Amino acid sequence: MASAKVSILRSRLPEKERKLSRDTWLDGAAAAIAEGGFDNVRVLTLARRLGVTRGSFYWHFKDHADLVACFLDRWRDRRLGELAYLRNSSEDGKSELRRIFHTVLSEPARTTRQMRVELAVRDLARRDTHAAKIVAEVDRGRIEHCAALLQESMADKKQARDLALLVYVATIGGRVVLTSFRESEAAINRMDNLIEEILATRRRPA
Amino acid sequence: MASAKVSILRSRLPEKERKLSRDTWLDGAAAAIAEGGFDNVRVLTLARRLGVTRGSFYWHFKDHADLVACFLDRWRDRRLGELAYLRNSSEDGKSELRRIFHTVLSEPARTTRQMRVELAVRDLARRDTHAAKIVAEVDRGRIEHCAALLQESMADKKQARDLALLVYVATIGGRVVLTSFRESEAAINRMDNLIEEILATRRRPA
DNA sequence: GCGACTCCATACACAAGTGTACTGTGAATG
DNA sequence: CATTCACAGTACACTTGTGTATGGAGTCGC
Repeated sequence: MASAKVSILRSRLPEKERKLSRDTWLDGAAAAIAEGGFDNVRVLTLARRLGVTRGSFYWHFKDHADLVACFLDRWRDRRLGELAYLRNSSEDGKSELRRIFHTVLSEPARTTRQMRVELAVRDLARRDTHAAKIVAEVDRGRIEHCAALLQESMADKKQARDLALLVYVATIGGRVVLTSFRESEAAINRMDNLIEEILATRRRPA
Repeated sequence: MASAKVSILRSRLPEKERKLSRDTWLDGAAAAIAEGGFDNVRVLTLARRLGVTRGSFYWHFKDHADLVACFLDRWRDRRLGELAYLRNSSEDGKSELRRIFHTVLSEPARTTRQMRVELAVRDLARRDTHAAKIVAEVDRGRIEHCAALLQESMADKKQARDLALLVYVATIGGRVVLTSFRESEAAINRMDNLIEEILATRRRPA
């Protein structure tokens, strides 16, 4: 929306990374959000973390709400973007599903921060209209993608869609619940296997 | 102005309703949490909402952290308490499971606030140690209860436990995801049916 | 009818954060 | 080289919030 202006002016800062960009602030916001949710995003704190004053911030963004809105937009674009990337890397549905689950459910270290951000966004969506809309878009995309994969190997198309919803919801719920659960590792694996098994029993050539 | 009027009115009421109790403050906190999460719990705001000043608060509680801790303790006691109540009302596992799902998954109006509080607690648990411990206790209790129900009608006890975890996780995930989803009603019902169906295919006399 | 106790109000000191108007600087461009 | 302009620093006014110290109005026991 208001970010079109920057992309034109950005031709001025080619090599020197000395100056902060809009994305630098958004990355800082991401870190703050991962730590303590959206209420932890303070302009003053971000500035300190980046080693500058708020003068920089109010050049790049209109105000605090603008930062949040831009962050949400970027988040949606990235989530939808990685979906499109998956769609292009053509595998058969079964192995791709397995790979996705392994990535989303298990991989701990690198995914952790992204998952914390995602859960924070979902939390914000419960009280913010814009965030709710964004989350709905991402959910819709992911569920449809998952449904398409399942429908490759299932006769009943409608049931495949329901199953996709169940799998997606269980995946998200797994991250919400098993964060505080100390038996997470093992439990996640058992759940993973169980889901695959359920899918297997329902798989019929289309 | 308005609050002074309320205060005067309140002083005319019989003593039992005039004086605020610890629980009154905790109920106010619950409302604030349901609206905007734990970061929305401000002593000043709560006092205004209750028509008193912060003088009352600091008589009932040591400080802001004390309020949060007390709220979490009460929340755990109530969640564990309703579990114990379910355990006593003896039905067969199948009908109880159906009833629980219908209550947790579907009932919209009265449950909404409680669900928002629960999700807020889970959100806090990601950055607060005490909250994480409380959530873990409640999760453990609920999953074990669900597992016990399933084990009544399933031969494979270990698989029953995994299935219980899956069902629980899908339930929580359903509330997290389908809040912003506008097709929630129908989707929840279809998922509900699907879960029941999956359970049915795995049910064998113990 | 007088302490003593409970519960809330008032007032103060302090911290952290927002937004804005203005100033300063360094580098690329002309 | 001087200018311009992207970018950051500074200073100010304002808001909201916390915690504490203290006073004061009802109420109960004796």
